[in-house]
Amino acid sequence: MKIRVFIVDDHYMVVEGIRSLLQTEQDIEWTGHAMNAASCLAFLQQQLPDVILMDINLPDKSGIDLCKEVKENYPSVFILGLSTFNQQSFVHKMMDNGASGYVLKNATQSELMEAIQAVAKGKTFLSDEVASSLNESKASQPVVTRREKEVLELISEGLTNSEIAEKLFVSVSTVDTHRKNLLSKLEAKNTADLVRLAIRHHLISAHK
Amino acid sequence: MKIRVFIVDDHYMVVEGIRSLLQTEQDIEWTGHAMNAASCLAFLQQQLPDVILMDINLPDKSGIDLCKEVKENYPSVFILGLSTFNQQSFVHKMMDNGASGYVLKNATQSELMEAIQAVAKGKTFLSDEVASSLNESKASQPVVTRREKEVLELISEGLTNSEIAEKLFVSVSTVDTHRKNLLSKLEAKNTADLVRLAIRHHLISAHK
DNA sequence: ATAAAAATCACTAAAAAAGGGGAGGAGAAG
DNA sequence: CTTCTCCTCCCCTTTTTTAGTGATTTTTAT
Repeated sequence: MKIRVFIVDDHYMVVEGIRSLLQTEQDIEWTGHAMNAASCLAFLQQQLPDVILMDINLPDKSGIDLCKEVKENYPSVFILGLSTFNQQSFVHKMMDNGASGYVLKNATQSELMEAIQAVAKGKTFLSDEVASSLNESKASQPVVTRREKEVLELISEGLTNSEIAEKLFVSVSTVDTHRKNLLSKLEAKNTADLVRLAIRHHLISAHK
Repeated sequence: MKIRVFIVDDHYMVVEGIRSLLQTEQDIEWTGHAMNAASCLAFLQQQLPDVILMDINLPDKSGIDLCKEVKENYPSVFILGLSTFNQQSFVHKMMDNGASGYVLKNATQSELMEAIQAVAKGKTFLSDEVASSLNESKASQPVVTRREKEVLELISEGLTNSEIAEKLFVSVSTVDTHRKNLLSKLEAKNTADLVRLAIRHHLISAHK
């Protein structure tokens, strides 16, 4: 019984590379690929693969959202996250949304095969590199609350405490407290440092 | 006369993908690949390809540095930059260091072939997407001076004006002036906004 | 139900940033 | 030689942030 594999990735070269890697494998059946989330969903209405290799970065929606959507509609399909970088937050979100594993794009053929086979059996698979950095990061990962994150975002957009207070319908003192807690939680020296660290930890994004 | 192509990329899947894309091309000769800068340089001591496809992100050194090094020692080799993202600063630096072109990893087979053939003839090739965003960005790209950038970096690390002044052996007033100019040049509302915009424009990096 | 975590608000004082102005010297480019 | 940019420095005032300490009310989880 072959494992039917489908790929969602907008990088032509990666799709080709995986196809070529899997071509030689006896127990893999290539069912096709999609370059975006929409055509992936369209494909799934026609037929269901056993495993989907899913890139995190897609043009129309994030792999994280797509993962959730696919799992909700087709819980029997196993999803293997695929990405160039090893970002804890992404790995976490993918796994939270039902992915069974996460592989980096610099994986070897054997690592990829191992991952696909594990996932197809319902097991969990993380690249060694991913797994180890996931452990490391647990301690250093700053935990901010919902509200703190909201405030953090507004701070990074250049709003002052009073402007934030107005926007969130709370008093300036409250915003000030959140700000203090953020500074302390991220061990930031001041606002500038806070913004940089927040971006580094992917709590906020520098881009839009 | 076939074009001899060599690839430097640490992503196995991408290497495989390109190999498979080029396999069918008659006038391309695949001379091999390297997964890092060191083995690329080692290879070049043995034989010289016509074109090197070079990833920007390599484990041991950046493609930008490698590009410079290769061009200094083997000026006859043409280099085609390769990257997942379309970042003006990277494109610029690659071209400054002697690259003949820049292609995104979501390029199609025909686009890649077009690029290789153009570059092998000594022409310049940029992906449409890259070229257009390069033009767009010229206007919006904030121009900061050497000194301003130094100050910007220290600000983002959480130093106050007086600490920066001490570090740079200038008066606080000077640092303050630079700061004001930065705020005005980046159209930032305040320091938080400044740091975010600076990271967005790749004037500084959030990571280390 | 109850304990823990999160969100809310307040007061004080010192430090830093922001906003406005002006001004001189060095070096490059015309 | 003049113009222009960059780097340098200073004044003033107002706004904002930072730091410290303390407290009440919701929410959330067990």
